[in-house]
Amino acid sequence: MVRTITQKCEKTPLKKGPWSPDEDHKLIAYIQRYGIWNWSRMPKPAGLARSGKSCRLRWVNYLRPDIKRGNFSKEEDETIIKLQQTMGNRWSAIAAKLPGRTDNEIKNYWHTHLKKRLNNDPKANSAEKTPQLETSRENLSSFSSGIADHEIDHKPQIAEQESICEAFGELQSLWTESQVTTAMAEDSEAMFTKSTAADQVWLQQDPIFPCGSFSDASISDYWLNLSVQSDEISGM
DNA sequence: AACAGGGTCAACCGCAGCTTC
DNA sequence: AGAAGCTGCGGTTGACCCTGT
Repeated sequence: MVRTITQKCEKTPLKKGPWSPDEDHKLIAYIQRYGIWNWSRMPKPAGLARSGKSCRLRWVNYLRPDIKRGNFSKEEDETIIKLQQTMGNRWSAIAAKLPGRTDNEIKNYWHTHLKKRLNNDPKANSAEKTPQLETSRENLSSFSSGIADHEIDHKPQIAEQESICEAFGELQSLWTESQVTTAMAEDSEAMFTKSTAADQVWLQQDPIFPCGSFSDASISDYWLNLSVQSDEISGM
């Protein structure tokens, strides 16, 4: 009747702060192999001293293969403005309308870019109060076009992507020869065998992000693009 | 060259809602 | 029915970077 309390019983202090490439490795590797079955229970078998919440956030906001990184387009700007006016700060709902963008990313982008642009432009403000969105759209377009791409620093993102790319490249050998992987697999299997009846139901279901979907063409493209990008960087 | 201030964004926190037992 | 666990959401924080002086 009483559920097994996993995290509360853990004596190991959970790590916080920025994720290392090694941690990214482990999370990607684990999800690739087992899919997403239970965030709060996967950190341990994945070899991570992180909370399930932290793992979920890292995956959803950064490691997920379908995330579109880079600058927001004018169209995306306009969509965010429009949706924010109609839906308010429901970032997840807004993110659902922008494939490849995360709620966190949109929220940050709103607070750091769009909000200021609107506040600095009375025309945009007046448009915000009326259904006539065209004025603000035009203003936004002019704002957007006024920002040269080269003015935005891509280095951190590229460096991070390069790191993740390296991480993922190494996964190939990881699966075949790594003892870490074996240990992870054993841990997971041990965990599965110890799991409760409820867990068994969980395991019979498709994972939220099934392992097999990594072989999808779009996902392959993602990693291929990262690889190409990495090659370009190293060739510079 | 060194410092201060501002901007950006990844990550954390607290809460609400849902599910399970 | 209610306690406990899990997930997802929005607000906030803090570290890092850039720019101006």
